Amino acid sequence: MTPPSGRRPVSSTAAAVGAKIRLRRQQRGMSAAEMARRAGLSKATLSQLEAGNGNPTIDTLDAIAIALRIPIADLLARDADTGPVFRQGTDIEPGEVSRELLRRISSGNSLEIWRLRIPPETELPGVPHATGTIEHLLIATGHVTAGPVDAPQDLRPGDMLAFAGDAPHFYRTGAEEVDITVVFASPIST
Amino acid sequence: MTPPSGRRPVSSTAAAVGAKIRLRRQQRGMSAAEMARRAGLSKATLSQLEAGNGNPTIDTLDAIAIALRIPIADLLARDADTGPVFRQGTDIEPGEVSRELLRRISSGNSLEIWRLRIPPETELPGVPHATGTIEHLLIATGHVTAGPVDAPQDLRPGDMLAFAGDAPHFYRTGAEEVDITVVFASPIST
DNA sequence: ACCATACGTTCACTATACCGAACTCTTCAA
DNA sequence: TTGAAGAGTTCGGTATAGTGAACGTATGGT
Repeated sequence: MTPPSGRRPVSSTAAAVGAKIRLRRQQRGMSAAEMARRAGLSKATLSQLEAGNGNPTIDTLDAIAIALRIPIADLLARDADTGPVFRQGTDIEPGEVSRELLRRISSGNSLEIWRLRIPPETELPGVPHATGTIEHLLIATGHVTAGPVDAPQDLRPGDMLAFAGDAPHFYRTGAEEVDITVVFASPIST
Repeated sequence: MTPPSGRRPVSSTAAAVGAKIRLRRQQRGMSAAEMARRAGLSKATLSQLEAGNGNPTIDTLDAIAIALRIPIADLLARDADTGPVFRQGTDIEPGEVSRELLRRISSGNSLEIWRLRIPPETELPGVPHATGTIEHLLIATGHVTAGPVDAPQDLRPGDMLAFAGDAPHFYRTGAEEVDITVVFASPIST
């Protein structure tokens, strides 16, 4: 019994990367042969990779990324869904803290958008986040003192504050309810 | 004459990836030995990679990414800056459209946060963005009709709309001035 | 028709990424 | 002091990623 002819098993990410390489190459109107020349790879290697068989090294990916003139991470990032999404603002019980996850994108660096509504005269500890997370506060209505415990800021409508979300932080409201949009940008997906 | 002992040359991206792996692992408080176990790799391989010597395959990177519970593309993307930033809301001329860039993170995937203030009864064409960019509208005050030209939405304070920022889109205000936060998330840097 | 040139794929071989097993160096309990 | 258990690194051996040369097919010029 002869062993199978082609290559060896296929990892799922290999297939995705292969498809993406072929897509990008064809978008640029480049032939596989020409791209192999530009990238300094053999046609054989490229053919195998595009077919989804194989398991490229980062050196190989780097060469391909340069030939395609795209960042190497793009070859591995999954495409974000681009369909329109609409989230209607909800009514809340007055006196209650309201946290609403408006949107989460987990391709590449993960991104979360929250809407936070806090009643008057309330102090709220910030939920600690993964290391490297950056938290952005965008004040819609109300006055609030917020930020890292060692460097808080007084914020008014229209202000923006960005700080490390993994350090201890808090929000404290004044005489009015506040409406804040919080954007978490994280290099780590949790 | 004995050939050199260690591994072979080092590509610059290999060094960057190695450093990032070590950083993330230490952030998680994991030993190299334990991580090797979790990822199903040998300690030897991991040691070489973290030292910046070597040239991992995507299967290897995938195993590492899973063990670290991060997307594989993050191992190749560059880090964002994490310093605290405060941006005070500015006053504007009434009757003028105001565009303010509050924040930009230009790592592998770019993130931009804008504050947009549009006077009453104004129609504003959307600036077209790079392919794959997702645009998020967060309405702070006022009513606005906005979105892709073929599928606009009526938005009120607290609403959120996300759509493909590379397609034609627009904003149209009603009787009052509107204050919008716009978040651009682009998985692809161009 | 014919040859030449280009494309993308499949083959046998070579270079090398990964492995297991040793090693050194700490740490800690007995 | 000694032994055990953990850390991280360095060593051959082996599986396999990448190569060059063949292949079959399509197109264009003479």
